[in-house]
Amino acid sequence: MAAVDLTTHPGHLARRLQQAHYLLWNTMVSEEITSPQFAVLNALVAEPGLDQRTVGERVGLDRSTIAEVISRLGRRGLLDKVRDPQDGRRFLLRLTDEGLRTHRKLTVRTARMNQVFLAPLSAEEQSLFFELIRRVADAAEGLRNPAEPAAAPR
Amino acid sequence: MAAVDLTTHPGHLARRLQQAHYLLWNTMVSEEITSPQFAVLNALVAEPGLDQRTVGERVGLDRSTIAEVISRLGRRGLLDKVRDPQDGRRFLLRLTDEGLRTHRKLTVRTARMNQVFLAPLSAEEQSLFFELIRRVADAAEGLRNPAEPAAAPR
DNA sequence: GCAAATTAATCAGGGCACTGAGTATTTCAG
DNA sequence: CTGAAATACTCAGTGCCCTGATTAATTTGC
Repeated sequence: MAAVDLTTHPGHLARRLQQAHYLLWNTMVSEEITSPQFAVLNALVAEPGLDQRTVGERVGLDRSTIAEVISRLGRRGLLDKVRDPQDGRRFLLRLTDEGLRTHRKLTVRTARMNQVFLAPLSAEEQSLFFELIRRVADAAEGLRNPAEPAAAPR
Repeated sequence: MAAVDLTTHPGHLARRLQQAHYLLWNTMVSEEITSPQFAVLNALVAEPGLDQRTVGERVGLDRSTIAEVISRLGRRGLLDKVRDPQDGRRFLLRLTDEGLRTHRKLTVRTARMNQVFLAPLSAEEQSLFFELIRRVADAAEGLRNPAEPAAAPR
């Protein structure tokens, strides 16, 4: 009787959206490489030689998760990991040729998948979809890193 | 050079949205009970005595995941699991008093959290947010269960 | 009535996501 | 220059999420 309607719960919707995406990715893009793994490859195409922590920041993965993802990509021979000679704490990451090839191949398939995924929305609705989700996610992330920009202390 | 902009990738946005939600849930609702666990409690408030598979269907969890979630809720003493006397394959699920209390408590907190989470959007934007996500998720789910309704065979 | 198909649940295995604790290296303060 | 703080990474532990294989019970077809 006191039960709630989950279809008005953003968390529940977000989970369902992600599940739906996961399934489509699996059938249309790759069964080997996951979406987060592709995000890492993509970050290293944009900025080769990044360290692990920074890659994680770029794609939104925490220190533990990025370590696992990178170790899997390393095992598959898609990237190399070398100690930074300037700073012995860091590992510098760089895609192998195989990693670059994989990224190229998946980029094409991902574009196709995104079209199918977003097909139920018109072009304007798609921009709105992106914007609304981004605003909510950004705001929620902001709640964690309490103030740092703006508002100079007097 | 061939790198892609992830902010226009629905999968990436969906993941970030869910992470943001996870974090807020943890701080504003509960560190013990997760959002999927709450969804299960809620389903059993609405329909006491459901079997495991059906609960999973209601909240969007597959057979393996729902088994884990239910076993955790059982360990915490929030629900009971009894063999269906009518059908020996099934387990019938029912909340304990403790489970009902927990559901009541979390319902209030969840409502508060949803307000904070959606605060960056106006009321109209919130409805749009729900509708767009729901349409995309529903369509993607539809791609898995190929046709069954409508289109009567001749 | 009984073998075959179906269904509910479990188990093994891989991957994502977070926290808290621990190690090694670098930077900073005095 | 040296002890303390910060930083990059690793490890252990918990939970969600999926697939494929297995087990037990029920339903269906002949």
